[in-house]
Amino acid sequence: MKTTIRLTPFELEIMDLLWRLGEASVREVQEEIPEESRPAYTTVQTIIQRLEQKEAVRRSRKIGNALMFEPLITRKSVYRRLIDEFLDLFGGSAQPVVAHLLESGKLTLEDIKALEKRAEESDARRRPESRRALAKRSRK
Amino acid sequence: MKTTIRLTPFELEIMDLLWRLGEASVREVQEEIPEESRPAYTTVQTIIQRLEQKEAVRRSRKIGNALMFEPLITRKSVYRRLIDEFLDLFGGSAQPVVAHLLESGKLTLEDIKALEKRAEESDARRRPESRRALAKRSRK
DNA sequence: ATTTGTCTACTACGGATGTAGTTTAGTGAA
DNA sequence: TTCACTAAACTACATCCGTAGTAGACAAAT
Repeated sequence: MKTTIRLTPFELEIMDLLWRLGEASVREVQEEIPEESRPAYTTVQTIIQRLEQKEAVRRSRKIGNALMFEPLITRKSVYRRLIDEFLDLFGGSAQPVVAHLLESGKLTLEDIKALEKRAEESDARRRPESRRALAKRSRK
Repeated sequence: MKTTIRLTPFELEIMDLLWRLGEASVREVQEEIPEESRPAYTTVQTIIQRLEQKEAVRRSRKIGNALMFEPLITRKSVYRRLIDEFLDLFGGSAQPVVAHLLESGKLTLEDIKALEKRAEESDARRRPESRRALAKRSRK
């Protein structure tokens, strides 16, 4: 995949807005950013231009004299990249990171249990044969 | 805390070495880096100088004409900072990140269970009264 | 003491990133 | 059709980061 697009924090923020809006003009994106941290119009414009170069977004159409932009990449693919790079900082293993999250209370045992359940379910969904195999075994 | 030291990836790698060695000269740090990715001596020197400025390390003593350096900050405090900043990219919540880790297989159910157990234990250790309270209640 | 090698201190530099000004062009109103 | 707006396109620039060269200090060996 050309999923290997690297985004900076600010680029990520813009992408986040585009993912939510589906499609938007520079002006719309800019005004979506909370006033306290809202950068100049041209700053947003620059970032979107860079996203275009990286092929993370493309011009979808023109309304009046304003261009509309839409995402070309998925949130998921970007998150994957981000997480991979982050884990590399910790030697590539997720364990210490999660341990830290638990220690600091950023993640509770309840969170984990909920996720665990979800993981088990999607695991089963991904491999339905297992269920059949299981049923067979328990039937006998 | 002055825990608010921000480290770049390379700075973090150097700190990692220093945390492991306890104390080391520029040369020692440099030679600890795997050859494939080993930068020039002066590059490591520059990074260590920057770490000095940030007060992440200090000169501990001098051996021959070489300075020895030792960490001034803990691994934990740095990890905390890193994780916080990373989570900010995802809107500050750890949940989606962990969900992603599970989905991608970077974290297994076994990992989670082990962590869960550890979390429960340290939780109990941190609040021993709970055990007493529990005992009292069940006694009655 | 002079030489030789290593270390420190200082300087440099290109690419990335956040930030925004300036110039040019297109659009709708008068 | 011309004017006033607004957006696009281009340019600029400071800071950070990885990278390393060079000059000068100092120590060990001869």
